[in-house]
Amino acid sequence: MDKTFDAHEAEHRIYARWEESGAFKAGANASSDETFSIMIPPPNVTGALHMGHAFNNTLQDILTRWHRMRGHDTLWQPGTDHAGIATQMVVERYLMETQQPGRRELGREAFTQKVWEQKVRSRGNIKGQLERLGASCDWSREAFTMSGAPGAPEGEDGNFHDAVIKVFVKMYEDGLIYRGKRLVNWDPHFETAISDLEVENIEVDGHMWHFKYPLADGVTYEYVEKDEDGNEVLRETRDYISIATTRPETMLGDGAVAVHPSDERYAPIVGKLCEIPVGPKDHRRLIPIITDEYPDPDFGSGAVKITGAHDFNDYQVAKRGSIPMYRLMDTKGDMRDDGLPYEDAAAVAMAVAQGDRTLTEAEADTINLVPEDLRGLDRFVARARVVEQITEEGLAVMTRADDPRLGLVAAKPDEDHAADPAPLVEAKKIMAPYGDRSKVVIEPMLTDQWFVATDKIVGPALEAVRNGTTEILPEQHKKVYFNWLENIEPWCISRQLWWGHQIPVWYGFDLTGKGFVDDEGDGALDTPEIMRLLSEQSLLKGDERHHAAPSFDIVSGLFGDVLADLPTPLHHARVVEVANRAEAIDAIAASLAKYTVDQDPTNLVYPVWRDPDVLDTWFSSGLWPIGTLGWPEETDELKKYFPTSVLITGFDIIFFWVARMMMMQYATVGQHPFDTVYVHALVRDEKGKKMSKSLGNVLDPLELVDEYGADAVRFTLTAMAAMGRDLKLSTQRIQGYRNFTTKLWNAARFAEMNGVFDVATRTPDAATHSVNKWIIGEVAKTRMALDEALAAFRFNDAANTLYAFTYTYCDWYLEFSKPLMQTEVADETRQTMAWALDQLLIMLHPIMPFITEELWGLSAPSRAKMCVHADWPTYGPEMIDENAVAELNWVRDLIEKTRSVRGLMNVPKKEKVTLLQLALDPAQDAMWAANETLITADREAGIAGRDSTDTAPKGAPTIAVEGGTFALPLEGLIDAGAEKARLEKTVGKLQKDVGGLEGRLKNPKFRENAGEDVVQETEELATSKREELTRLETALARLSELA
RNA sequence: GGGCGGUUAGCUCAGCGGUAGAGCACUACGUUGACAUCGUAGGGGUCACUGGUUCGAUCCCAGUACCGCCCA
Repeated sequence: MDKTFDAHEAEHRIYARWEESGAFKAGANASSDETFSIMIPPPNVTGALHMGHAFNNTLQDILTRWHRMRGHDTLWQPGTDHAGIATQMVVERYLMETQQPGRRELGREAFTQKVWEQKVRSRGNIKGQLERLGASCDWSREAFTMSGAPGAPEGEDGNFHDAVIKVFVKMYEDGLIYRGKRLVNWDPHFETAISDLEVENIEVDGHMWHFKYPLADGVTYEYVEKDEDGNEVLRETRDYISIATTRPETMLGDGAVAVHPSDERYAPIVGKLCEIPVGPKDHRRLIPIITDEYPDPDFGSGAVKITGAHDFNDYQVAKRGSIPMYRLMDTKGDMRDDGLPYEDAAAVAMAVAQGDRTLTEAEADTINLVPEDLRGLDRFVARARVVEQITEEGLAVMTRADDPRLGLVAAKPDEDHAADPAPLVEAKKIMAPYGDRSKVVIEPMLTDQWFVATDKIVGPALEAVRNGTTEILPEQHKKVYFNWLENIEPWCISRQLWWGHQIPVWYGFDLTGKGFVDDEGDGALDTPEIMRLLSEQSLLKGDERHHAAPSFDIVSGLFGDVLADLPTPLHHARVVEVANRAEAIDAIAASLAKYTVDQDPTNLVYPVWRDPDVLDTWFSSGLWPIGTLGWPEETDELKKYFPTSVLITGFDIIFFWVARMMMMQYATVGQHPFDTVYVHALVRDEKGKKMSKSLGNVLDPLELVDEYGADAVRFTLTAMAAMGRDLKLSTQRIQGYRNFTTKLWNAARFAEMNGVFDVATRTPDAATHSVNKWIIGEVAKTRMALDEALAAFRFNDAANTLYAFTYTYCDWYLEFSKPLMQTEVADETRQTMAWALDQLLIMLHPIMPFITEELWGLSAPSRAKMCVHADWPTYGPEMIDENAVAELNWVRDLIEKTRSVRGLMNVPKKEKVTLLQLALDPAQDAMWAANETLITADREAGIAGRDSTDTAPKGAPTIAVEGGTFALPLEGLIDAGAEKARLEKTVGKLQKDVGGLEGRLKNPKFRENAGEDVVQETEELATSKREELTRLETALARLSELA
């Protein structure tokens, strides 16, 4: 064997052997009915593994390997996520970088093909990276959240798509999915709706502008402000109401000004109209002043402008007060440039404000209230223009130039122009919503979207965690889970993207609707009626019908509900699929026109078009547990491995993913998806900062694996995986555990040098010597502690248990074995060592699979199974020989104390000493006798033997052990003062200990209240400490005589 | 503003009712001896603060201070 383990060389070779032998396949090495299944949280297919993945997958691998070695029927299901928005972004960037035609130029189908190509190219990345880590996934079952989708290339078959579509249709039919026009978070960069979870609220430097909204018709009122005690502090006659806003450009879409009902300042003008101070002077819009509970009288002026189409709070107010919502922007976040001229649009809005007419939501949406000079502008440019225009007109609220609220631009009080008037533009921190992918400001936007009625499916997901069906660890995350689910909002699941599962819904015109009159009442259309149908705009503009189905073939039948009631010949119409609404209009027009000529009803068509949107990625990944197991088919794997055992994931996706999987699995198959959710902490850099590309503090797990080996990286992460707290990763720590692998390697090398690799029987049965009996017991203790730790997901305890045992094995067992190799117990020692090493390798394997597999192969001529399938031990207390334990503990204590004295007294190492035995009880005397070989072989203690004596030489250092006292005959070599100091220190500590213990024992209440075992333990401890104290005090007294 | 968590050795962190621990760092000694990617020994702590519960509190409870994170 070499002196060190060459991880770089070995890892690939070993992984290949595991793979070739099918070691990771579902059910491999199974010898019991017990199953264990774990679903990988699917990484983004175009992504790269970061430290969080390394951590997460290490923990999953540990559990998987552990269960597999225990003979359970084990599945670790791997796969990747299509990650809609993220992947579309990656591919678009790639097309740009490689100077290929862009997304829009390519068109949907060609672009989607490009994404598939990218998927196929990058799929190997994730797999390769997980392999480097040693992840023992069943790669033969690798899944993808979009497998089997239309357009998927060869080799990308599978039925995940079927599962997703089936669930959508079922949930739609059950009323759990609905379509509606709602205010949603709109990402102007990607031009899609996103869910509220994909919005990051970031505090930025912003401004609060204060503007005057003049009252209509020259109305004035007494504006009175009072202090807390009700004393008047301000009274003036005003012809306006003051409004504060951080988003002046949205003023164009205001539908009202709201004040709190209790706000006395504005009571005189509630119900009156005021003017929006922007837009062409001739066509200023008037809006009503209303009351609502929403405005906070103590914030700003207390009056709030209501822009229902561009603010979530305003939306609620507008809904409550039936205030029209006017959308101002297009999908790119630019000011609208469509529809009627401003003058006409404003006239309609005026009529609404004055109560002369009402608008449906859809009608309001068609009205573009952006003045011509602002149409098509970027929203932030428009903001600046609006501010400029209002200020020029003198409708900005003014203050002094040195008003500190102006922030950095405020004049200093001693400057000349400090008293000059200035528009009141407060500089202040505001929370702005940003897209988590696009990093642009999100715009609340009124659009038609699909939603999951989460309130209807959240119940079982909450109940499962409440009643323990699914356990969340660490416990604190339960509260987070409850808190979110108890206040859950509808989930917007439609995305205006191309990469994803296209929503299985088709639309058609609602021909049964208003506007059609059958003149003759004969149930048949004559030519004039058909012509009227064609020209009847309201028919084609009006409501649409839609149906959800897994395919067009099925959906076409569903449109029978529209057609059946139609007069002849329309009910003969054939349902055909067209690309979109515009094509549908053309198709139906052409079809009817043709009919008027040939009167052939068989040529009539009823065109339907499919929803172009795709589903939120999390909708499909929410089905990961059942989808990967072949649902909706009743597969064997589904029966065997579902519900899954454990989900290991980061806290950042509890809402995105965990909560939704809970809801979706219950909504779909009525079962909990996993028994336990283990939420691991965040991996930070060594300074505690979150690793991020922009900070440049990202540790690449693969680089670490290259440098230190996968086992060291894995062991580090495991040792730091204490529940509930973030871990700060430093390379120093990894290096420490790399050194640990070297230690293990050399322990095996020692065994090799001593012929241990060649023993025929590797069992604990041959042990007769106490050293061998002792290590067997230590192995058993380790196995018990390890299993307990792993069963409780206490990964750090598992790692530390193994670490400590490995050092015990090396420092004590291997050292003690050295002299024994020359004695008559050499054979049993080799056998025991071989067994113990095997056990150590087996127990370390889940955490450090590579080096243990390598040593497993090297350390025996031929093995029945690889380490990956080695039999996990089950032995326990029966392997512990208490006498051997007591004996070895005594020997170790003697050796340690001797080493300590020598070290402290700076006794030269070559100086072997014969211990002077002042007193020793028979039990301990026997222990010495039985282990004299070991005691005298310890190089650090340097004990030559023992001589009984009545009195120690003056100034000789004293060693007190259980049952006796020894002295080191070193009076000439050591400094009596130093020895005195050493003894005093130890005595002081013992006195403190004994004092505490005796105080406790003397307290009658302690004896009354404490458990019997505690009392007994305390008594024993007090006795042994007292004895040691007495011995050392005696020694100290003797030393004092000397002085 | 609401919620969650943290404060233990120089650093990073375990422990969580009854001897305060690990790794790294530090100091001294040691290299033909399985391992210098090493060994041996050592120094280093009013377990944030203030109260309470208890025979007993680093641990449980309440409050204070500071630090993080999540949600508005």
